[in-house]
Amino acid sequence: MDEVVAAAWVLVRAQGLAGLSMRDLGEQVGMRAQSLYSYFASKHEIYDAMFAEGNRSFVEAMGELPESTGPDSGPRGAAHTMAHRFFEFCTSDPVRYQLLFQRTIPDFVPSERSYAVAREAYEVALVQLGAIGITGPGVDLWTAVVTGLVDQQLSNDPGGDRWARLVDRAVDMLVAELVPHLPENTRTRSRT
Amino acid sequence: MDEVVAAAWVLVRAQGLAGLSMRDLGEQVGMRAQSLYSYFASKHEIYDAMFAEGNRSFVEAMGELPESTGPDSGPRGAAHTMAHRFFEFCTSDPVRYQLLFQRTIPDFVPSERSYAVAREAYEVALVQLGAIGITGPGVDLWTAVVTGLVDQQLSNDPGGDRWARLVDRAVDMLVAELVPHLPENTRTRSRT
DNA sequence: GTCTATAGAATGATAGAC
DNA sequence: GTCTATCATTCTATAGAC
Repeated sequence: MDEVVAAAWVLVRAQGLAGLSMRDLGEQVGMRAQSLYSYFASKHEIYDAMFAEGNRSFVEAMGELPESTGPDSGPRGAAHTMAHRFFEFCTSDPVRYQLLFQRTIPDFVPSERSYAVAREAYEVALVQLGAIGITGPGVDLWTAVVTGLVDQQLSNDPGGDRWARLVDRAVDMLVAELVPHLPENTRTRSRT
Repeated sequence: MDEVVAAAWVLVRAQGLAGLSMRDLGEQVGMRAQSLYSYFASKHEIYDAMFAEGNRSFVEAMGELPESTGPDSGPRGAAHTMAHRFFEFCTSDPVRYQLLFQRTIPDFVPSERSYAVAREAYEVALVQLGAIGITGPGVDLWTAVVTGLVDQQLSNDPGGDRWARLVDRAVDMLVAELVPHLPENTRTRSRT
């Protein structure tokens, strides 16, 4: 069960999300494709299990917001931490990113059970952004910028760091735009 | 020939980019699937023709940079014009956006001939951004933010305007960050 | 639970008549 | 250039023996 899902991740990372076939998956776990139907009623149920697992990993990766860490405490430091965690989570596993955040598998709709996990993941991000002082449309601007960086990195420089290097600059720009009443001392240090 | 490509766009908008089949395409133009091979040696050649055509449309859509238009002349006005043209170009035809800017068709690699058109399109954008004063890594930050807005709009609010409404704000933010020595009078008017 | 056998439906592409 | 015929492949999924 878990072994099948784990094997599915392996295959999907090698052959692409849409390239997953029951034959290959069976072979990967040492059985016939047909035997997999003892565990999953359909291929979509396997995607669904991966979708839920990916979202659980997301919650884990985003962790707790650091209350105060060194010279970069306060909203700005937390914003950098969030952005880097998200960027790393996405670029470290492009196929997972594709499954969680892009609509790319035809006719795949998450089950209610899995979708609840996705909502919980979104909720975690919302709360963390709220703690920084980012709310409302600011959240949408934040997600657009951060996922935009991820997308460009994955599409146009896979394995490189052409857009990774811009994350800090983008976050500073976002914080300046979105976080109200920023005390002076949180803007002293500038990352490069 | 052109009629086949036009029919392919129709099908692809209805069934998704990957859902294009030679049988359906033949039917759409009133022939058998096999007859299409008189015009195109393979299905990939059809995608390739679409890819080239899409990039030509891109160049056309981006047009000439307005030298000076009304109260919003100067770099900032030009930046808004560029961003809105791009956003409109992408969201008005999501499948075309997918074909041009995302890697989504397995094993499809543009021919050298088509890729040259894509390079030309990128060159047009580069020159326009350069005229605004955006160069180097600033270009990458620009593309990340603008495509990020497009992606979020298409994925999470198709047909709506939740991210479209943020384009002006994002552009102002980018201009402030990326365009050097901005004269005061170009920042007077703020769009909403 | 796993197997064999097989249904059933797509698909891209080729050969050759007309 | 368009057709018929057909190949060859791939895939998900079901039935039923063991």
